[in-house]
Amino acid sequence: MAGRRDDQKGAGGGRCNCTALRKATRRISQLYDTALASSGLKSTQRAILAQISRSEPTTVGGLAQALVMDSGALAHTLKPLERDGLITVEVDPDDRRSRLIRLTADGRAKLAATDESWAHAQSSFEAAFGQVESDLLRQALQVLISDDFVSAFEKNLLANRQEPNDHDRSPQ
Amino acid sequence: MAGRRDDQKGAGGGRCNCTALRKATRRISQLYDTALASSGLKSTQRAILAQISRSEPTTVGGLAQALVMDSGALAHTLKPLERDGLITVEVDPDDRRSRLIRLTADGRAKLAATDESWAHAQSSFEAAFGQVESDLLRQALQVLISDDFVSAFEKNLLANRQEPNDHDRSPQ
DNA sequence: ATCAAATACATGCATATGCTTGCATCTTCG
DNA sequence: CGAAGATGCAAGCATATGCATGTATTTGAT
Repeated sequence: MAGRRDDQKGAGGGRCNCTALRKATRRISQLYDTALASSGLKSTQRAILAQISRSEPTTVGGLAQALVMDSGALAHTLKPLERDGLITVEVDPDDRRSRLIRLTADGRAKLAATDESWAHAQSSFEAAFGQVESDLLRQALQVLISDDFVSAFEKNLLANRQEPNDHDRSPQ
Repeated sequence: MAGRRDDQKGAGGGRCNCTALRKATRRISQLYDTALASSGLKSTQRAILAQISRSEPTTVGGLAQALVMDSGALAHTLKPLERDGLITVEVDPDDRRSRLIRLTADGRAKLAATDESWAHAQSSFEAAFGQVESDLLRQALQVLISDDFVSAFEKNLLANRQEPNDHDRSPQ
């Protein structure tokens, strides 16, 4: 028990679920990114291209919802992909407010080119973490992004806001 | 097997562990940020202040390791906090390469002020996701950021890189 | 004491994200 | 048809992050 300033490393340093998620995401993203490095795509970009390929053509809003991100943020993120000719963004003739997003031939090729690297990262993850554990983790994460979870969270948050204590809400 | 294009939404849209983590992190960060909004701190900033308070004084490198982030990135992220007078960053007299990071009185007060909001978010999360499930999730995420996991992942990645197939590595 | 190697950061560059605001485009209702 | 309200984005602003490179220091070996 000598020199101990960094002991919280063992203690996990706090038990905030949000922080725990962010830490894990940083680490895993880095691992996947390293695996994808040679392909020239980041894990985030691959995720976007993959999502587009699964629901092509799609819109900014639809994509944002599928990826659980802000549409404004997504609009920014799409720029590099469009600039690099991996996707096309055009006004939807049926609703000129919307944009139709599609993969270009290059985009499709790029995505295909990353398949193998991605599969390696994914299988490495599952070999290290366990197949069953990986499935359970994804299921848990899936719950977190479900509408039900969000509703329940917000409901609890509101309830708590009223009475920090615990002795029921005054009927008043 | 009717209407098929957007079904992946129900299917989770791909099974990339990295993407699943990112999605969940975005959502949960948003929920925690909303809960912390009134305090003026983002969940990321609170996480940093909290970590500093747990190992004060600390260094850029130590903090980066504890938060599982790049020290360069952390240096950037500390700027706003320093600018707002929540932390101080000074050269370590014992090793002038290092910086000693500390909370200011304001920083400590700000952190304390967010305690209640954070607790509400945290308890709302656990009420919605389940106490046991929450603990298990944090444990799982804890494993993902462990050195053992990273080592195992990289070992598998390297092995895979050699032979995409599965028929063992030649004893050479 | 010196110089090469290792450290600990700081910076610049690029992407990632969220929020707010403003614009263009539907929709709806009278 | 015309105006109010709802939608779908784009752009600006600010923080979050990672990586590569440059700089200041400390260490280690000679």
